[in-house]
Amino acid sequence: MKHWVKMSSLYAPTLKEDPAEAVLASHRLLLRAGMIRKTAAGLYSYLPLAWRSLRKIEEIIRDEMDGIGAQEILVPILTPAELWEESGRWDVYGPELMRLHDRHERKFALGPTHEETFTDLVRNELKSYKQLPVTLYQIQDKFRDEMRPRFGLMRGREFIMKDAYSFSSTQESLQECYDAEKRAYARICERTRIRALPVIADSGQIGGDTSVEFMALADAGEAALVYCDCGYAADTEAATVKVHVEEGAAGELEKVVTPEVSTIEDVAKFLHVHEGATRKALALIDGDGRPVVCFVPGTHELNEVKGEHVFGNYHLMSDEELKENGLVKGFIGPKDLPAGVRAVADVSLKDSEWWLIGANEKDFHFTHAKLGRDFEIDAWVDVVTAREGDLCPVCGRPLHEARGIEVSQVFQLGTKYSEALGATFTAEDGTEQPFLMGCYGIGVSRLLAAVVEQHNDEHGIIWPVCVAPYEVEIVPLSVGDDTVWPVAKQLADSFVEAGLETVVDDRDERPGVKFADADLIGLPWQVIVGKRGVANGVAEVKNRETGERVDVALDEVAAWLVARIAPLRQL
RNA sequence: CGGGUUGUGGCUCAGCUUGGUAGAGCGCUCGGUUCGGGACCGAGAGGUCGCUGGUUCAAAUCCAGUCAACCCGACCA
Repeated sequence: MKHWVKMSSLYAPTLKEDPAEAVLASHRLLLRAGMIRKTAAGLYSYLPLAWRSLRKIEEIIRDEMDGIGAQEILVPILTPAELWEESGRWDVYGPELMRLHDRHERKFALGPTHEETFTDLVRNELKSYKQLPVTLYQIQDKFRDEMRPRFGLMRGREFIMKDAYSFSSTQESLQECYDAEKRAYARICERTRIRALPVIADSGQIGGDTSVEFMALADAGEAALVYCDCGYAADTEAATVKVHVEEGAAGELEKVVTPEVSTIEDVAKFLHVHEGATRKALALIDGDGRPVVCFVPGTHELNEVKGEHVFGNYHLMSDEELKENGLVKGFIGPKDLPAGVRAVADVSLKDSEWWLIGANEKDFHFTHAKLGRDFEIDAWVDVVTAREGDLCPVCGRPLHEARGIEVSQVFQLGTKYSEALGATFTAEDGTEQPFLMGCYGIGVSRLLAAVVEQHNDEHGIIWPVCVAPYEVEIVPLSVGDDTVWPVAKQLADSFVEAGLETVVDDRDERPGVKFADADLIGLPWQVIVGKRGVANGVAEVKNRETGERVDVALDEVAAWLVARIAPLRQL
C-alpha cells in the first residue's frame, strides 16, 4: 500500500444506532460500521471497507485453491436454459432459479451454481484419462431467489461464491480431489480465523452421494448440528446417530383407557412414564401415494430430509386422509392397523422389545406391547432428527448439540451431471466413460458475515489481521493542533513505508466520536496520538481485541506494529 | 407460500384509539464555546406520513385494496 487513507474521505458512513431491520450481530455491525448497505431485500452493496475484506478473503481462497492445483476461470453468470434442460434441472430446480429471457424470447437463468456450465465447458476439450484430473474454480456472484432472504449477508438472493468442480477418471482420483478440497477448506477457515467444524451433510439439491459442510459455530446459525469429542460431527438432518430409547415396561398386553390423551406429552404424563418410552406415530402418504405409518421414539422428530430419502415426495396425512385410511389421530399404533397401511419404524426402535402404543381406537392405548408377539414392523428406516444426548455412531458417547453457519460444502457428485450432459472421456482400456465429478462451494460473502459473527464485542467488530479492511487506524486527538497533527502525518508516512495498511482519522471530531468509530469499525490496531504523548515522544498503541494499551516511542511504532502484524498476515 | 409485525425527514421513534397547524432525539448546515471515550449554546435546512382509491367540510389518523420491509416456518453457500 502506497498511501494512507483519510477517514474524512473514506466512504464508510457509520451509524450510531442499530438499524431496526438488523437482528444478527454481523448484519447489525456491518451496517453500523458503514461496510454494507441494503439495495433491496437480500441484495447488498459492499462499501469500501467490506470490499477490501472480501478481496482479502478471496485472496486466501485463491491461494489455497491454487495450492491444490485448481485453476481459476470465469464463466458467464447468465446461463442458457438448454444446459439446464439437458441436466433436467430446469424443471426440478424450482422457483429458486432466477429465470429470464432475452429479446428473442430465448430462455436463460442467472446461475445459482454452475455444474452445467463447467461440465459443458470441459466436455468437448477433455477427451482422455491422461488429461485428468482437472479442477476448475471461479469466484463470482450467484443468484438464488430465496423464499426468505434474511440476516444481511448471511442469506442473500445475490451472493459471492467460490465454486470449484473437479473432473476425474476414477473413484480414487475423485476421492483425492475431494480430500484435497476438504483440507483446503479447513485451512481457509483457519486462515480467516473462523472456528468451524466439518460436518456430515445431506447432499440436497445439488445431488450426489458424499457430502461434508463446514459449519462456523454461532448461536445465530441457521443449521443445527451434533458433534462428539471423538471428532464425529454431523448436521442433525444427516446424522445417523444411535438414539437412546427408553424401554417400555414388560408384561402382558394391556389395553388402557386414555380419554382425550393423544399427545406424547399427555400420554407420558397420564401413564407416568418417560416420553422416551412412548412411540410417536406419524401417518403419511408416501411418494407413490400409499398410506404409511412411521413410528419414532416419543422424544424425537421425524426429519423431513431423511423422510424424503425413505418415502419419496411424501406428506403427512390430512384429517380427511386419516379418516379414509381408518386411522384415529392421536391413538395410532402398530397393532391392528387397518389393512393396506404399512408400518415402518425408525431403526433406533429395532432393539426395543416393549412399546407403549396407540390402540387404533379413540381413547385407548396398549401398554406392554411386545415387538414380534403383539405386532410387527414391516421395515426399519433412518428418519429421526438427531439431538443432544443421542449417541455417537463412532464411539457411542453422548453427542453435544450446537448451531452453525454453513460456510462451505463439498460434494462427490459422481456421474450425475456428466452422464446427463454426455461428458465423457476415453479410459485407459479404450472405453468411453462419464467424468466422475466433485463440486466444492464456499460462500465468500457469507464467510465475511461469519467472521464478524465470531469476532465482535459490545463496541463493534474485532477484525482478525488477515481479513481486516485495514490494519491500523491512527487517531490524532486534535487535527487543528500543530503539535499533534504533524506527528500523526509523520507516523502515517512511516507506517506506509513499513507496509502497514493505514487509515488516519483526520476528521475534526471530538475524541469520543473517533474512539467510538474506531472500535466500531474494529481495525486490529489503533494508534492514538495526543498532546501528552507527543510531549513525551510516544504514541499510545491499542490492541482492539484485548483492549491493551502500550506507549511506544514515536520512531519505533512502525517497526513495533510490523513485528506484531506481519506474522498474522500469512500470505 | 403460510403465520405474525411494521411502513411518518438520512437513522431511531412518538403522533393514529377519540379525524382539524406533522413532532422529538440523533445526524446534517452556519456561528460561538469546548476538546482523552458518541459535548454545550444559538440559528437553520430537510417530510407528497409506502402507494391507490373511498368516507368526510376536513385523513398520518377511519375503511378497502395494493406494494414493500422485518420476524417465525419449509430451502440453501
